[in-house]
Amino acid sequence: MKIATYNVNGITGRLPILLKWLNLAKPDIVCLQELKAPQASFPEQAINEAGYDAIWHGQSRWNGVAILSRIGEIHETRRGLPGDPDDEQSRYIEAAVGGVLIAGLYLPNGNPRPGPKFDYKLAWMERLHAHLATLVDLKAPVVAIGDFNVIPADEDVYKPERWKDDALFAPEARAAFQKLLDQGWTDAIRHLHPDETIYSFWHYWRKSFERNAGIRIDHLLLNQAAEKRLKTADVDLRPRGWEKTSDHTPVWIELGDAPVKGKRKTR
DNA sequence: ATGCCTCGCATCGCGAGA
Repeated sequence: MKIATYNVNGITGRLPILLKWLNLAKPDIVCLQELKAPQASFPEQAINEAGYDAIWHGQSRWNGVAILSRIGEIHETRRGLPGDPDDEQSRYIEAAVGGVLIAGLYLPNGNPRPGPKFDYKLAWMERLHAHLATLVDLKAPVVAIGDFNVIPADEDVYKPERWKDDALFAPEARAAFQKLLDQGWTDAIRHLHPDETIYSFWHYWRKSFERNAGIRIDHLLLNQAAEKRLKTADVDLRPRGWEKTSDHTPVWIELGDAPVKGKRKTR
């Protein structure tokens, strides 16, 4: 089972890119972020024609998240992160698909720091921590994936010194991300590629992608049951090189088949 | 120190992204 996360940076303008990539990579489940489109504007028909079911939580102009599946029904379990009834931003959607619980998220950027946006980011991470605490110990595989807007370590940014005051690399944000991992989540990319330089985002300007001046902020976190089935984790660099593309590129994992149920363990 | 590039729209400038 191939599961991917992709910040499309606007589903309307990026639809040809998304469809091309779906056809090429054929992921089974995809979490999308930054739809930047109202609920009614989601291109459901085009997604269906590409072979995918979808649920989504849109919002005019900003944010917006979706879950796509080509392996069967999407059983939505939650939309919106609990903990703040006044939070109207569309940044969290959760569903069971094919025996895996998928938590799709778009964590706030938080710039400029310090300021109210950074405070919102940290508060959102606290809420995420509280909610993921209820999921991490499930017996079923759980994957918490999306654009976390956090650069976890020096190895995840081309020039750490230039990012030290940025909300994506701030000590408080990195500590909050580490606190999430400490609950029992595995960063799939780092688990399988401990020493590789792997980025998932490059600015549009100054030929960042051509120079590989990137950062790694799109993550797939696995609970123990999911980690046991982890076979592959990688970024798909192809879409980032296309015309009129997102500034992010997809990150994906392959999970092996579920263990056969009812099989008695031998001692 | 700042802008760089790109998008959507309460559009022809701005806010947001990261």
